[in-house]
Parts: sequence; C-alpha cells; structure tokens
Amino acid sequence: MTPGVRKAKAAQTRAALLDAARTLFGERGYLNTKITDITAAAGRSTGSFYEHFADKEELLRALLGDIEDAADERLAAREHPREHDLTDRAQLHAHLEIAWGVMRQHRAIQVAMFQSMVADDPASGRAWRDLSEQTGMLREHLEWLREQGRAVPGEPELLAAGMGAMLALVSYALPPDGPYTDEQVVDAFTNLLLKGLAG
Amino acid sequence: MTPGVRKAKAAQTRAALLDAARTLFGERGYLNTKITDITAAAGRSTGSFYEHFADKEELLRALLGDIEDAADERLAAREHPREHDLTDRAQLHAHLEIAWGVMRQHRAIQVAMFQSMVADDPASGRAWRDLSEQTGMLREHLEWLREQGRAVPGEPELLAAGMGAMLALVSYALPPDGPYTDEQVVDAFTNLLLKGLAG
DNA sequence: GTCTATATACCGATAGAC
DNA sequence: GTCTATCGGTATATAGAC
Repeated sequence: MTPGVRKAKAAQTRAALLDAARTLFGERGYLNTKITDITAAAGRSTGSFYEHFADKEELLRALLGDIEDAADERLAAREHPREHDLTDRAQLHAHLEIAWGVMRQHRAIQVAMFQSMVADDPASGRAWRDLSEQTGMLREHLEWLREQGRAVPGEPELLAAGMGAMLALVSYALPPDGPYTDEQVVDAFTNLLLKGLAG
Repeated sequence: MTPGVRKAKAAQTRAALLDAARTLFGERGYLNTKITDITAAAGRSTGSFYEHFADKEELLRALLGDIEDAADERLAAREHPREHDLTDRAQLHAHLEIAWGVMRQHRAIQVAMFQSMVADDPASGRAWRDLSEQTGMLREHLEWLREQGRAVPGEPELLAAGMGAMLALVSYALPPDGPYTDEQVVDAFTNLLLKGLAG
C-alpha cells in the first residue's frame, strides 16, 4: 500500500467518525453519546478514535467547521457590512431567517454545541462569551444604528445577546417535527422584535 | 432519644444536604456536582443521602419548591388575572422584573434546572415542555389580548416561549458580577419587546 | 492506522454494623 | 438515622500486536 492510499483510508475513517457523531448527536444529544457509541456506529474500534481526535470536544470543534462554512456561504451570497438597518423589516427578517435556517439545517451540531456550552462550569463564563461572540454581527449593526444617531433600546451587546438567546434556546427546545413551521417562527420573531408587543 | 428528637435530627440532615447542594450548584453547577460532593460539604456520609432523596434529581425537585414559593409570593402580592395588557409599558416591565428578579435571586437553582433540562435527551421533548409551561402566564396574557381583538405578532405560545428563552438563557449565561445591572437588563428587554427595534 | 485487550478512574447505589 | 465499607457498572484513555 502506498502512503497516499493509507492517508486516504485515514481520511475515510475520520470522515466516518464525524458522520457517525453527527447522526448520534442529533438522535441522543452530545452528552449522552459516548465515544464508544461513535466508533461502533462508524464501524471502527475504540482505539482508532484517538488517532484522529484527542477527545469528544475536539471532534465537536471539527464538526463546528461545517456549520460555520454554511453560515459564511449564506452570508457571502450577499455582502454583510456593518451598515445594515435592523429596523427595516426586510433586513431584520433576512437576518433571522438565515440564523434560524442554519441552526435548523445543522440541528445536530447546534444541539451538541448547546449541550457542550451548558455542561461547562457556569463560573467559567463560557456561556456568556459564546453568546456574545455568536451575536457579534447583530451587535455591530446595532452599534452602527446608534452611531447614526438612531435610538437603540439598550446596550447593543445585551440586546444582541437577548435576540440570539431567544433563537438558540427555542431552536434547541423545539422538536424538528414540532407544531410550528420555520416560517411561522421567523415571522413571529421578526414581528416581535421589529415592532414589539406595542407595535 | 425520643422519636421527636430523632425526627428533628433527620430534618436537620435533610436541610444540611439541601443547603450544601444549593451552594455547590451555584459554584460548580448541577452536572459537575457529585452526590459525594454534597454529602461531604454537608458533613454527612454518602449513605445518609439516600435516606432523604432517591437521587440528585429528586433533591433538585425539592429545591425547586423554594423558587416556586418565591415566585408565588411575589405574584400573590398583586393579583395576576389573565387580563394583563403586556402592551402597557408598566405591566410588561413588572412582569419582566419579577421573572428576572426571581431567576437572579435563586441563581443556583436556576442554573441547576437549566443544566438538568439541557442534559436530558433532546428527543424527549422536555425542553420545549418546560419552556412552554414556564411561560404559560405570558401566553395567557397574549391570548387574552387576541380575544380582545388586538393584533398579536404571532402564535402566543411561540412568542411567550421566545421571551422566556431570552430571559432564561441570558440569565444563565450572564455572570452574577457581570457588566450589566439588573435594571439595565430589564429596561433593555422591556424596550426591545414593547416597541421592538423599530419603535 | 487499526485492531483487541486492558488499565485506570470514578461514581452511583447498597449492605450491614451501630 | 447515620455511619463505614464495598460492590457493580461504566467511560476514558492507553499498550502492544498486526
């Protein structure tokens, strides 16, 4: 066997592990999926796992690349400068639709990330850091609004985190075959955030 | 020793376990706190734990009574019929302030409940059930609004869950000594939800 | 690189003496 | 009711053959 072939086999194993993990994370969640479950589902041995990943968390980070690529792709389709006016219905709707769509399309990974975040030591501050980082774009749009002299209903970081929290937790909790369609969710939250209850 | 005294000692042990658990849940979270950690912190033996609780989850349910009592108490101060107009700034603010205050004052228990909920099998549907139940009051207020012929920006259950998700996850993530005061948070979310971004 | 087999560690839960 | 001691199950990670 040439080195190239062996390398290809290794890549195949790595891909099989990632695939199996994604499936299992979606079915039973991240925390309830053991490393031996992943290797068994991938048809590999336990020991083989550690040739590719140091632990389960590192595998999750590798999966994370997928969802980030998907998000970047959807965002690259249109330019995304700071100068987005979230008080414009169409622009707010587009932002929520993309965020919700990515979370739902890669639900297994979102579930895994969410569980991993919440299982961490609460005192580590990771949850707030993650939430703040993942809503950085929303925050920048709000900061831009404020720089334009427009009234913003509170601290941009706080508002962005609140909106992100709403989407993330509802997406985590709402079953895939739940009672509401994606459109219902996006429309409801667009209305709620755009005009608020007193619109 | 009379039976009465022995009973009192038992109650003391039970209380010590609950106290120790609450402290540890606040420090390291629910998932990272082992039963032996609780008994050690309470100055009792491992075996003694099972005389009072079947497992860690049952202890959490016992702690849950505390937070529910606190919420009921704050709500009993004023009547809380369905006929609350959440499009009125003062009433919305009051609701958010109470919910946020209870979560922050009993942060250890909220952290524990949140971790317990998220650690469960995602396919169990528990997360959505919990979220929906805990926001039942908001939902009823919205349903009442709708019955009055007022426009509501989406399905009441969905909107209520979204608002609850925002509060719950931000409260979980935001450190107790974080960069924002309780007032800032409540005001920001009141503004956001009352008038929305386009207020 | 992949496998089998195992060391290591940990935690939940119980048995039995007091 | 509380204690000490321990069993039993389980998951991570490694060692060594192929």
